[in-house]
Formats: sequence, structure tokens, C-alpha cells
Amino acid sequence: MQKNTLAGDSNVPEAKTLVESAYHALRRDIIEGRLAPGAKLRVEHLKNDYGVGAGTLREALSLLISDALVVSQGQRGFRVAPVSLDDFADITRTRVMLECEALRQSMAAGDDAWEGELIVAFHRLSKAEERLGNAAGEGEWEERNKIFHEVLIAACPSRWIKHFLSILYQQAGRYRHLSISLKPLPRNVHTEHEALFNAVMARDAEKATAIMAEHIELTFRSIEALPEELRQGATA
Amino acid sequence: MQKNTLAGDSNVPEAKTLVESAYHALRRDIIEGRLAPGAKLRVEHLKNDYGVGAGTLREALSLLISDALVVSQGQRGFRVAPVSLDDFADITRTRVMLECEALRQSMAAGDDAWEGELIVAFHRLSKAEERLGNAAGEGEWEERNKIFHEVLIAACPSRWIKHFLSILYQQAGRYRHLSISLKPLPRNVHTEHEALFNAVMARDAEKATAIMAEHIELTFRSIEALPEELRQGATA
DNA sequence: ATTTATTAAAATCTCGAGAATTTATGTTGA
DNA sequence: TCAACATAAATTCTCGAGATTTTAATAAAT
Repeated sequence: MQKNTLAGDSNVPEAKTLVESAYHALRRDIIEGRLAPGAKLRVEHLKNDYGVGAGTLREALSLLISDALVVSQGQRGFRVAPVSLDDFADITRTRVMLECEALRQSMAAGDDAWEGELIVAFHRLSKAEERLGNAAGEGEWEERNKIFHEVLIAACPSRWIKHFLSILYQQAGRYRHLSISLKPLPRNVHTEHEALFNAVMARDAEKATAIMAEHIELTFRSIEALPEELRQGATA
Repeated sequence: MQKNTLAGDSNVPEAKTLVESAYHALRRDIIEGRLAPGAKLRVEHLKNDYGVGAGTLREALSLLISDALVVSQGQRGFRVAPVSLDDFADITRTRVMLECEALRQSMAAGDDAWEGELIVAFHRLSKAEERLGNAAGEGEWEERNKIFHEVLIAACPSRWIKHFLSILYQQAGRYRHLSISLKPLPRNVHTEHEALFNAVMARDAEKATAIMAEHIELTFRSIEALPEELRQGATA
């Protein structure tokens, strides 16, 4: 199981080592907001919470710097990466650019097998979206939505674009989590996904990228209106 | 001195901690080819070479994963990231896309102060290029070339694009080093830089991005012809 | 009252040794 | 000769304790 490779860590977070398990646990806690933006990450305290030694935890934190979820500062330890509206806007714009380019390339290169995978991914996502009201189906939808977006660009030959996109997707997911408690999604995401799916299957690159851009920007706009909570990266 | 921040580590590699100094030393040795692509990085052996403890070295290696210069694999230790012609081609294409976009945005947003910095950077680079025949001036040119490219896109407001570009620039530099011993640059780099500079100062975005794209692709084509050395990431 | 200096506490950073896993080696059997 | 298995070596992974540095608290001085 290749890890920390450009290919992407889209697979199961099966941890073969304590460093990896601490890495995954910390990443989840940051993305899901249990560790507040800007919060200080004291090794002495956290090593108890995650049940590992100090050195092991430090290594896990170093790994999280790759994802830009943690920042370190000379002799002053680690902190959760701060958040800001500007940052989220930047993430959104950059994601639109890269994801549209990746989608174009993927549609140009994708063969029948790819189409098959896409159909499966869309079907699984649709099923999850039907029962999205249930509280239990939340994590399920999250996972399948991620896979759907990954499969959409899977046929893009550029490993680097996909690598950067996986980072940005993770970042965007963090912002969504930080705001999901306040504002439930009022849009009909399924309709957007369906339109995107149809345009891709019809190999209409213009239409597909336009929908994709709108789709990404909507997740930004639906959140834009809740500033105070995450302005300047609360120094918790 | 903020480190490991999106803002970029373009400043002096002044190390405030042993981890950082080991990180910088290792990075240099990988980029300059002293640690061969694909080579195994045995902690027990390397901790002597770099004069640090095992845990410290592991942490430095974890940091290098952010730069995609090191890969780790479950319970099987660290390796220098492999290289391939495909990868270099991918890096080049992605860089062209991002750097042209960044340049467009930078030209649109850059004010007088930015123009001033650009003039300084270009002048310093030109001076270094005059005495480029000298063996001593090699590292000097390298540094100033990097700064010139950084200043060109400095006014681009997207921190993420600049972050990704700094990674790609580093990667490209590695490929250049891996091949520089075989093929000295036959092109007149200064002429390219001058044309680029003039187009930017004239605020001609079309022309500037065209030159930039050609400029980046040339560093790829001048290297393309030396495969055997770096195919498939020599398992040294 | 604000600033400066001194002291104490807390946290980070660092190291070397021990446990678990992988890799290499050598032996036995078909 | 080759394959499968057991043993040995090497390496990775992990932990807890000690040295440095930062941060906070307290007291003195302008």
C-alpha cells in the first residue's frame, strides 16, 4: 500500500504504523474542527490523547505539514493552520482552475473502463444522496462524493494536477466542516451532480467544465455568509 | 522567521533547530543529486552523516515528503523520490499552466513598487549571467534566477498557486541538476530573460506568457535527450 | 503607571536504547 | 536444481528522560 506518494492517498486509512494512525486521527480532528484553527498543538498534552510517544507525535505533525493543515514555527512548536475567508476564496478559485483543466484532460483521455467506473461512482453517490436526511448517512455521502470527484478526473494523465487537487479538496472539506453546523446545505446537490454526470457522459467539455466551476463556487458562496466564526483563524 | 508556511520558504535557509538544518542539508543533497533517485535512506547510516539523532533525522525526512522529494512506505522506511521523463514532462506542463496564470494575475495586480523589485531582480540576474562562465558564479546565478522568477509572480494574489509553483520549481531544479553534468546549456538564457522582462514591463500579457511558456519548455527540451541516466528512478 | 530585569515554570527539541518488523541467509527436502 | 521453511541479521519504529529555549510571573526602577 503505497503511502505519501503523488498517486494520492484515496484508499482506506489503514494504518500500518503508529505514526500513520496518529497522522490519520489528527487529520480527521483538524478537518472536522475538533482541533480549532490556530490552536496550539502541545506535544506533551496530545501524546496522551492519541496514545503515542512524543517523537511519534512530532513525526505525525510533520507529516501534516504536507497537507497544509499544520504549521510549525522555529522553536515555537506546532499549530493548527489558521483559516480565513480570503484563504477559502483562494482555494476555491485555484480549485476551479485546476479541476476544470483536469476534467477536460480526463474527458479527452478517458476510455470505456473509465466511463464504467464513473457510472458506478455516480450511482453509489445517488443512492447515498437519496437517504441524505438520515444522520448516519452523512459520512457515507462524504466518502462517495469524494470518490465521484476523484473518478471524474481519474483519467487525467497529470499526476501533479491530481496531487494538488487532492490537497485543495481536503482544505475545502475543512472549511465545509467548520461551517456545516451553522448552515445546512440549501442547494440541491444531487441535481448539480446529475447535470455534471450527464455532460461528462456526453463528452461535452464546455458544458461539463462550466457546471463544475459553478458547482465548486456554490460550495463557497453557501458558506461565505458566516464570517465571525472563522475570521483570522481564532487563536483558541 | 515563518517556516513551513504557504507564503513560501524563499528566504535564507537559516536553521533555528537541528531538524531544520538536517532538512535543508538533505534537501540540497537530493536536489543536487548526491542522494540518487530511488536510493534507500537508512536512518542508522544517515544520522552519522548529518550529525543528528535518529528521531531528528526521521522528522527531517517527514518534512521532505511535503516537497515530494522523499517517499515513505509503511514499515519499509524512506526513499529518495524516483524520477522519470514522464514525471519531468508532467512537471513542465503543469508549471507552464500555473506560471502563466500567475504571471497574468501578477501583471494585472502589480504596482510601482513591484515593478521596482522586478527591475532590481532582473538587473542582479543580468550581472550574474555576464559572469556565468566562471565556475564560482554557478550558485549565484541559481539563486538570482530563482528570485527573478519569484518576483515575476510576486504580485499574484493567490498564495496557493505560488505555493504549488515553488514545489514545482524545486522539482524542476532537481531534474536540471541531474542532467547538468552531461549537457551544458546551449541556449542563450539571458536573451530569453530579457525578452520576458521587456514584455512584462510593457504589460503585454499575451506576449509575456508566451515567452514564459517557451522559456519553461526549453529547459525541458534541452534535457529530454538524456534518458538512460534517469529512467525509472535508478534503484541505487 | 509603564518599563526593565530577574526568576521560575512550561514547552520544545534532542538523544540513545529497546521492541517489532522486514530482509537476507542458510538449511532441508523433493 | 529449485522451492519452501526456519534461522539470523539488519532496519525500522517507538518510547521515556535530559538539555535548551521560550513563555509567564514577579519584583525593582524610572
